[in-house]
Amino acid sequence: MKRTDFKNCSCAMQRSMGILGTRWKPIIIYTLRDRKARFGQLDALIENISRKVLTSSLKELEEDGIILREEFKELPPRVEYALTEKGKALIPIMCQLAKWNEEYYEESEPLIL
Amino acid sequence: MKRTDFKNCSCAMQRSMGILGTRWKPIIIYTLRDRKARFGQLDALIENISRKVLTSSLKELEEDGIILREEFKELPPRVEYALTEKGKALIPIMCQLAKWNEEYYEESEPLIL
DNA sequence: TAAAGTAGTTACCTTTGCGTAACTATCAAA
DNA sequence: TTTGATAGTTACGCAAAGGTAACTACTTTA
Repeated sequence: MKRTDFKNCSCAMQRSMGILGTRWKPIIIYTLRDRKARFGQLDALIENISRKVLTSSLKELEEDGIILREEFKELPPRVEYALTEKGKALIPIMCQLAKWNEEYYEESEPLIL
Repeated sequence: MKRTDFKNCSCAMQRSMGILGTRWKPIIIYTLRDRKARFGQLDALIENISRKVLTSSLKELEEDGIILREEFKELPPRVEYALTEKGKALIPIMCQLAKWNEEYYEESEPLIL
């Protein structure tokens, strides 16, 4: 089952996963929760992401109406990425997902101090 | 970057994605939001999932403390899957993800009637 | 004796996601 | 003329995710 098939499912959860169901996309959205950011900033803000994954994820998120790409005709060129209304509606959900992990982190992976 | 590396990141969102960042896992959790279910029931309830993906996803979700596998020594054998406390804490988040798609579905994919 | 139901496993294969590194284009400044 | 900055793209390849189909083991029922 391809990504596009997920997006046409009868189940709303499956459709959501067609848009968000990868490792990096929710992290990108979470990073844009309180700021616009340029390509290079996202690359720096998100630990360990590669430019290639960033490129393709941003492109797909734009196709799915989650983020907006704004290109400024300046030199050197500047491009800013920001969440759309549809994307902004995900902010509280993404924040809860991060908070969820903080609450249950110690339980599953005991830290040695 | 492997799944296990995500789970040890310093960013809580990245850790969450180490556990949940696939197409099918959130759908499985969502399906268990209001009921326990047996293997065969999950297979029937979740459209288009394969038994193989179901097997491996259930195994990893159990390792990560999200679901509980309860085996009854009956004949024919019965196994029930249910959310743990850690898994139950995800229910409202998963429901919001489904609701989010319902709200924005028409905007992105106009239906022909 | 054969079929049916439960809960998977196994082998094999394809697709997607992701990583690394080198490369492009543009212009300004040194 | 070379360097630097921005914002990517491209080629190559590996590993993980996912799909298909056949098979196992057990017992009850027909």
